[in-house]
Amino acid sequence: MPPIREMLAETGITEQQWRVLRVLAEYGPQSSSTLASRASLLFPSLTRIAQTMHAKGLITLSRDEDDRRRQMIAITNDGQKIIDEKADRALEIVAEVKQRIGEDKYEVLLDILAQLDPDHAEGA
Amino acid sequence: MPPIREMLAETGITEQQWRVLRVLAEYGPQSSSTLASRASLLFPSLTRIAQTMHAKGLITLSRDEDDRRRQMIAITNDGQKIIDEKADRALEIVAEVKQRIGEDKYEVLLDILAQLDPDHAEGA
DNA sequence: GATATTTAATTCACATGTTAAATAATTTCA
DNA sequence: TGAAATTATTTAACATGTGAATTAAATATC
Repeated sequence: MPPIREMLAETGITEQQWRVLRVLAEYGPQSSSTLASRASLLFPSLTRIAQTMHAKGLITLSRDEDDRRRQMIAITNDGQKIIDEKADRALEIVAEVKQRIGEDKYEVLLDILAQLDPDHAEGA
Repeated sequence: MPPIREMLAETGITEQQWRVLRVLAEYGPQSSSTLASRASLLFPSLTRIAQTMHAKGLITLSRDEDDRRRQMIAITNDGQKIIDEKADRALEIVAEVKQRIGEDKYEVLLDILAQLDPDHAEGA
């Protein structure tokens, strides 16, 4: 999404990394698989993205004590800072797109998307 | 699109390469830039894809005599064969998706897509 | 309790997306 | 005409998509 990319340009993160931060900020620490699903990313993609984001200091990685296969991921202060700084603007952009499409068509669009791929459906 | 990828699996080509073949079959030989636009591909992507497809013997490459900067691209018999073998099935898949979404919603969807990105709008 | 199976992640290999920089041929114009 | 600007394409560098193979930990089962 061009306007989102534009918004993120100065932060140096991608749209996918932005989604990862949003999910972590919303749901708290979670396993790789849960995070991948919530951020609409394939597992192998998330693995790579997590490595990049860890190197950037945006997330922390640790192993679940009860099940050491599980990779637990959490947001750092630096990661949260990006969310805090850009959340408002992101909402604006979504509102703009929604308005440009029109309320009615937007509803239909969400409906179609949910129908084509139920797993990606938003809670809204 | 999963069902299209499934259809193409045995041919060894990707969805993007399928789009390139379809455009070449429909419009005939054309320049890289025209082809990229019609196939909804970024120019650098098309350059790489064309190299791959040329190596596979699916397209031919030549320079425009009037303007040697222009890369002209045409489909080969092997490329056309893939189109001939899969065109019917592709139409079926599109029809299935259309039916699954529903005529009305499908119309709205095309409308939204055209509105969000006029350049990608289909002639239909 | 040791082996087989399953599960969670990771790694690989190849393909495309994306932006910026570099080339090369053509056109403009002083 | 010859340097400057423009245009068409290519190349480069990095990121994600995708499907298959691999690894490591946990669970099942005999």
